[in-house]
Amino acid sequence: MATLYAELGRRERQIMDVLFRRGRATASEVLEDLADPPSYSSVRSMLRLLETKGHVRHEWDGPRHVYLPTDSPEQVRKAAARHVLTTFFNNSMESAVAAMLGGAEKPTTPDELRRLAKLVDRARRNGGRP
Amino acid sequence: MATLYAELGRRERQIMDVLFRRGRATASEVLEDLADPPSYSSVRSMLRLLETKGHVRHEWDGPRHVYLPTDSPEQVRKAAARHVLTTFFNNSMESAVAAMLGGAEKPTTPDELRRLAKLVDRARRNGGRP
DNA sequence: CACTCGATGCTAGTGTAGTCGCAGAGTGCT
DNA sequence: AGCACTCTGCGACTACACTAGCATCGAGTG
Repeated sequence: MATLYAELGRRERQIMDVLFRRGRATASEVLEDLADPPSYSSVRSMLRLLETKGHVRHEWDGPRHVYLPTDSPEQVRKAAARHVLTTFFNNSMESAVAAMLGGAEKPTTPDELRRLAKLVDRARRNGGRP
Repeated sequence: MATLYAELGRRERQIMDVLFRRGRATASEVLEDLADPPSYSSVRSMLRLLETKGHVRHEWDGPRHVYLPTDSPEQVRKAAARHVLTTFFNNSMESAVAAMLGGAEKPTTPDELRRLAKLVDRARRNGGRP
């Protein structure tokens, strides 16, 4: 349940977040996205630890490692959405969307709103499924 | 940035989640909501630690402590929404809402969808704000 | 009162997330 | 070749999240 990653420590989670936001990243890329940056070595150690735990795998990009999350993006997204929905918004999508609309730094674009309306509309005609 | 609570450890975060979901809770209530339950003592220690860090305060309910988050629910909600939006959905509300619709165990109710549509509609007439 | 029950306040211990540094391998340069 | 640079592999230390146990207090009950 919850976010997957519920069992992860602070740094581990931060790193997984970066990895998910970027899709794939080298150690130094992860490092530069970290808010409270540790040393390069530390990041690499964490990455390796996450790999032994099975949350991450790596490919080769020339001479260097490039890391990617192992779990399917779709599953992680659903889990994340569900987690935030239940813990912070009492399972009310309305509240969640309201917070998203109000929490962004820039107002949501008309285009995005149009797509959003379309999506909701389709769900209404589809028994509550997208 | 991020979720607030970005600096928290695993257990600390789990406890904050419980606290937010319930609004207020005693130590034993927190304990029974924990997925991977530690000892009662541990929970109390964590609660006290979180209190010294300023994330939690307590009131008295007869003989026992009842803990509540200190930060305003609204702020935490916005931060959470924003964090999940940027890290998992590339800032696309459409993707996020789709994941919510598809990730819930039960289909979203017609009523909820109606309110949602109304909210989006209002935002469209309001320059992208709720 | 004596006893239990359930709560709190501590202090102390452990595990492991988190940290770092050094050695070695590869590549490209002059 | 030799040097500089950047990467990985690994061993080892540290800090603190996390755990547990014990002393204490207050309320209720026989």
